[in-house]
Amino acid sequence: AFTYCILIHGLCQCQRIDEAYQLLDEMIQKDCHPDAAVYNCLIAGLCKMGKIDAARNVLKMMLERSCVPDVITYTSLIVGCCQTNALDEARKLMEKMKESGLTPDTVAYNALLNGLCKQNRLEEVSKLLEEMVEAGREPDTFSYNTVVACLCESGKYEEAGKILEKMIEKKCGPDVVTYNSLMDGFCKVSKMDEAERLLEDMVGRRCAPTVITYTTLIGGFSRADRLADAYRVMEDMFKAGISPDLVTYNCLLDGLCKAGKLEEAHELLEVMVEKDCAPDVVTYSILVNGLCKLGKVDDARLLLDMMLERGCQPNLVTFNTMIDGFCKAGKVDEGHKVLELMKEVSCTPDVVTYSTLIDGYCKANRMQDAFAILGISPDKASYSSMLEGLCSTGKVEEAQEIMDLMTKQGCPPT
RNA sequence: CUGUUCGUAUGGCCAGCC
Repeated sequence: AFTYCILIHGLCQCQRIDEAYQLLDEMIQKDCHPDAAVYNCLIAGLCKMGKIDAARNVLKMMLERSCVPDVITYTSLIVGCCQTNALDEARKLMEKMKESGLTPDTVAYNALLNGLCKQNRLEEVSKLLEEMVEAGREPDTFSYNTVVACLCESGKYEEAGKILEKMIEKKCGPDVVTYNSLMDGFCKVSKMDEAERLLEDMVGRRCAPTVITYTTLIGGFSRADRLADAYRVMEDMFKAGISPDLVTYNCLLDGLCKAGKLEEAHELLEVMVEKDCAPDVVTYSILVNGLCKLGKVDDARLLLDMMLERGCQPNLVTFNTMIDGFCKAGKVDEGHKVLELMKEVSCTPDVVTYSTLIDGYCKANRMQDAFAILGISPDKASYSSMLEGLCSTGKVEEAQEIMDLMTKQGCPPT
């Protein structure tokens, strides 16, 4: 049974869920009763992939076989709910856990805390922190790190600083994750000097930087179009004995593409391959975007085909990028064809997809076609692209009709 | 043997900066 658990866990880590299911079946057939840990592995794997319904099914299966869910089971499910923004569900699970006589531990609370943070529900965050204290589950370094990351994300640096003080006071870090979050906060607002100063602080405090630390900085410099600095940090990283990973390369690649340095981008790609860092869907999307923005839409389209050939499935972002590329190049029909293609490969379009196309049609003065898209997806993003399109071409009456329509469709203008 | 925190790609609008 141990062996199975290890195997299932391994399979779930590399998203090979089907094989994990097969193993579970095998266990049951061999009369080798799977325990909670085995089910938990599968549930956690599914939850991480956002397949919460499948995870719930495993829970059912578990109950049918009279295997009792534990705190870990619930925590994994909470994570799953949070990932799909189903916070009410997550809260319900927390209650259910308590009802069934289990006491949530700090990890369970942290999972919910993270969900609240991701949605920026700051009042609820502080409430939950209080609840933790009341329940005798003092927030730990994970809890504080979660909150710090959240505060940095929403630009509340003073508050993040306060948490930092509290952490020091409670001897709960700060650790490398705390620093990385703070650093990312500075990078996102282009305060690169402050971000770099944090790196010095870390080293001074004997808090060893990780690949994430360096990648955060490299990403910041790339975004700020400071490629020389990005390369400099990369050098420092090598000197510190840390190897770049796929994300690091993708950050740099994006910087190169956005700066129009396609030659260098291709060179970097070769380096990646040499270093056994196989390009992933993000790498390709970066390249597609780069090609599109430099007016090489047809090359981008070829790259998309190449992905399919190489078995690297383009995702929502790749397709959206491609559609925008065609629209901006004045080839809206080609863009629409990509929409059809994504449906063929069962990639579900989102609000970005539709608003991109609506914008494309409007800018091409093809209002009927734009309306047709709006008909498929009458959401806020689509409406605002449509309104923008109508207003910028002086069709104010039509715009007002749209506003009425929005109210009727239960999507009132804001 | 299993669960929690940090880094990468896409549209429009608005704000800010030059």
